[in-house]
Amino acid sequence: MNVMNESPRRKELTRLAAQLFVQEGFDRTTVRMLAQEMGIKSGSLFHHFRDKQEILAAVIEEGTQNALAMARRALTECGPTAEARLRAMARAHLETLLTDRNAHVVALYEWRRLDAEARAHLSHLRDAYEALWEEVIDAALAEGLIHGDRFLVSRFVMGALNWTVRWYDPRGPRSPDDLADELVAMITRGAV
Amino acid sequence: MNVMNESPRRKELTRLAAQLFVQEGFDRTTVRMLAQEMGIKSGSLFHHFRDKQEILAAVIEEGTQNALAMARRALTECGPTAEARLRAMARAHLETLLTDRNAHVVALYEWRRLDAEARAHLSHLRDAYEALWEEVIDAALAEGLIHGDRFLVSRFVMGALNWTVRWYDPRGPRSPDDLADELVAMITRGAV
DNA sequence: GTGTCAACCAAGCAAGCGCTAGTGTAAACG
DNA sequence: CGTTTACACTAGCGCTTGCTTGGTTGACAC
Repeated sequence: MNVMNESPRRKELTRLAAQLFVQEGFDRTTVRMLAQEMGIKSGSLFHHFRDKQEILAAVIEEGTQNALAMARRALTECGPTAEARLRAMARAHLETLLTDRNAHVVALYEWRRLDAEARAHLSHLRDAYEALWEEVIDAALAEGLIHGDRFLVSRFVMGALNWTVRWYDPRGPRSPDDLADELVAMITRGAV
Repeated sequence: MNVMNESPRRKELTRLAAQLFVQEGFDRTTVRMLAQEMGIKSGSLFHHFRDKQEILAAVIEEGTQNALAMARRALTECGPTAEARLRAMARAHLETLLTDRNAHVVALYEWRRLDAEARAHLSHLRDAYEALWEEVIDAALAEGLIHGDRFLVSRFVMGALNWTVRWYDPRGPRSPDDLADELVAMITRGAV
């Protein structure tokens, strides 16, 4: 039982699990379904993961790590103005939501299924990510780009962005960057 | 088995079920847990509901009906300007989210557990509710109060509002009306 | 050629699941 | 009065669940 490693096999299994968790939900996804999707028998699954919950934690961790990395990279590559940084964060957020869609949907819907230990660990990751947002929003407030309550603005923005997983269709006419730009326009000027 | 009635007993049971569904999630809530919470034995539960799924449908229907009624009332009681109507809708939305919190959390998280029949029925209700929003947002666009894409604006607003169930604490300093006003301010002017 | 080790399998256990069948009872109805 | 109706009970069927156990396989090391 090689529990805590990060073997490529385990990563691939995690990716498959994320897909099933989205399709069926965590509780309705049985270890037998997971095993079948992975091309192994249900017992073999417990060679890679201690229990079913650990699979869930692995899925969420993977998605959150990627989101954090992508946001950090976006902030180093964008311009220095508050608007550029705001736009970069929104674009990065939607890009993650799209490329790691399964993992993020699982994180949004199945967070409460985590046990206390996993939840504590992953909360730190999420807090680090949200801290990036608050920093960028603080700067935008200071520059007078946006107005209002720091706490409320960041919550509203996160809500608007995360809600996209419910309706956004990547095959439609709008690109993720379009969405990000329109959202930034909406809160900075009420203009397009 | 008095399946389709709206007895007060059934309403009370639905309310209790909503609470358990929020605490545990639909799949993890067993009929035995539901029965115990209701002070009856598990078998007796099926006198009031055809099956477990029907309880879920009842919970969501209750919440959606209330939201629809509340929004309609708010629209008749508010002023005629686009801004007044926008604010009224936002306030009504948050008020529902608060008073029927359990039912709405269930609707947001457990929608996919509905069978096809119930989903079709409830989709109509939800569409009726969202039509109210689009109508109000269309008017605000026409009046030049807000700008941008009609579809995107309504999705962003719904996202920001619905996300509140994840973080809003009614015991805190902010009233639901404060939130609604701040959101309207954010999208109409970027101002407080 | 013997030892090690990750990866996997076959078989199954104990617990719990949604739901049904059949019955009892007290109030409401004709 | 007898009948119906609403609501609850007991008992348990048939099945699925997450997970364990004990053992096999094949690649690589020394």
